[in-house]
Amino acid sequence: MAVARTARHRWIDEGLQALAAGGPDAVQIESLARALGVSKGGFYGYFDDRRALLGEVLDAWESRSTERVIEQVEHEGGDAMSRARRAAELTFSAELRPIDLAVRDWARRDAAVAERLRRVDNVRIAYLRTLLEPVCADEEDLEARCLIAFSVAIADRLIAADHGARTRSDVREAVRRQLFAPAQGAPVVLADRRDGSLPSGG
Amino acid sequence: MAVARTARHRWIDEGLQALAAGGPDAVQIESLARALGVSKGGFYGYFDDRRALLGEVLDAWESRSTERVIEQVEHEGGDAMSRARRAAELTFSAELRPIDLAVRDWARRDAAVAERLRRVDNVRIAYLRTLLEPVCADEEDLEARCLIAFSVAIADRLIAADHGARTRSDVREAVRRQLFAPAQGAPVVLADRRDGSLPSGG
DNA sequence: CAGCGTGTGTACGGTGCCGTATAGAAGTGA
DNA sequence: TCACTTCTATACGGCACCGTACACACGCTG
Repeated sequence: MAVARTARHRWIDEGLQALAAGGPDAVQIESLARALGVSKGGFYGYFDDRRALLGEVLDAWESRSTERVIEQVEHEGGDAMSRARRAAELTFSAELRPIDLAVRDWARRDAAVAERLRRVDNVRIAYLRTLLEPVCADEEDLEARCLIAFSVAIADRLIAADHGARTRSDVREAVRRQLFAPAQGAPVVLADRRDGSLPSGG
Repeated sequence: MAVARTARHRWIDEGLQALAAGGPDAVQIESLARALGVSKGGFYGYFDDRRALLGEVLDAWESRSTERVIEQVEHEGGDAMSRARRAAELTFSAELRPIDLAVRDWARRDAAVAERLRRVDNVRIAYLRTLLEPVCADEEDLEARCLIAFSVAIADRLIAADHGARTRSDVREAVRRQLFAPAQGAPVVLADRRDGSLPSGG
C-alpha cells in the first residue's frame, strides 16, 4: 500500500483556512490544491465532491470550537470572570474567529449550516450561563447578560467604529466589569462568590 | 433621445438585493439582468464594469443607512429610549439589515469597504452617544453602553442560540431596559430626563 | 527485481460568468 | 415618412472552476 502523500486532514485544514479568509465560495478544490502544492488529482480519492469537503470542514470547526474549548477552560480553572475571558479567548482565537464569522454569514443563507450554528451557540451559551449565573438577580437578568456577552464577543470585529481616546480593548474591559458586577437585587451571598465557585446546588 | 427602458437605479436596487442575499460575489451582472427581465446588454451603458456597480451599491447603502435614518428619527421625536429603538428599527429594517451584515462580512476582506463601514458606524455611534449620554455615569460607562447596544443590534441575527422559555425579543427588551437604567453614580437630574431632551450644554 | 495497488499529474468536457462587438429595435425630431 | 440617437439582444472569446478519465510513478510485497 502506497503512502498517502497528501493526508486527508490537510485538505480539511486548508479548507478551514479558505473558509475563514473568503467564505464558503472560497473553498475551491483547485485553489486548495495550489495552496497545498499539489494538483486536485488526489482530492476525489478522499472526498466525493466539494460539498462533502465543506461538510467535513464544518464538522472540524464544530468540534474545535465547543468541546475542545470548554475542556481546556475547565482544566485550567480560575474564577468565573477569568474563565469567561479564557473561553472567549479560545473560542475567538486568531484562527477560530474568522471561521466563526464566516460560518455565521454562511448560516444566513443555508438552513443546514444555521442548524449547526444553533447547536454550537447553544453549547457555548449554556456554558456561559454557568459562569454568569452567580451574579445575576434572576433568569431574565442572566439571559440579558449572556446575550450581551456573546453579542459583544461576536460583533467586536464586525464593528468598525472608534471610541474617542479609548481603545476597543478598554471599552471591552469596561463591559466585562459591568457584566460581572453583582445585580442590585442579587443575593449578597452569590454576589460575593468572587472565587468562581458555582453554587453547590442545594 | 430614446427613453431609458431599464433605469440606472434599477441595477443598483437589484444589486443591493443581491448583496443582501448572497454577499458581493452574488452581485453578478448576468444574474441581475435575469432578475430585471432584461439581458446584460444595457448594463455597460450605465457602468464601466462590475466594480463600478459595487461602488455605487455601497454608496446607496451608505446614504440610506445613515443620513436618512437619523433625519427620520429626529423628525419623529420621542424620548431617548424610543428614539434609540426607532433608529435601530430603521437601521436594521428587513431590507437594510441583510445588507448591513453582508457589508460587514465583506469588510473583513476588503480594506476599502472596511473604511466605508468605519465611516458609517462612526456616524451611527455618534448619534447613539447623544441618546445614551444622559443616563451614564462617565465617558467610560457611555462607551461601554454604546458598544453593548450596537453589538446586540448587530449580532442579533448572527446568533442562533435559544433562551429557554424566553424569546429573543424578550431578552433584547431586558437588555434595553438595562442599557437605559441610570448609572448608580449618575447625576439624578440627568437620570430623570425621561422626556428625551438632551442636556442643553451649558 | 518484478508485479501490483494506491495516490498523483495532466488533460478534457461542461458550465457559468465577465467584458466586448455588433446588429437591431424603439423612441425623437425634421 | 426618414434619418438619428439611444438602449437592448445576441453572439463571441476568455477565464476559472467542477468533476471525470486515464496514464504515470511511487513504494510496498513477494
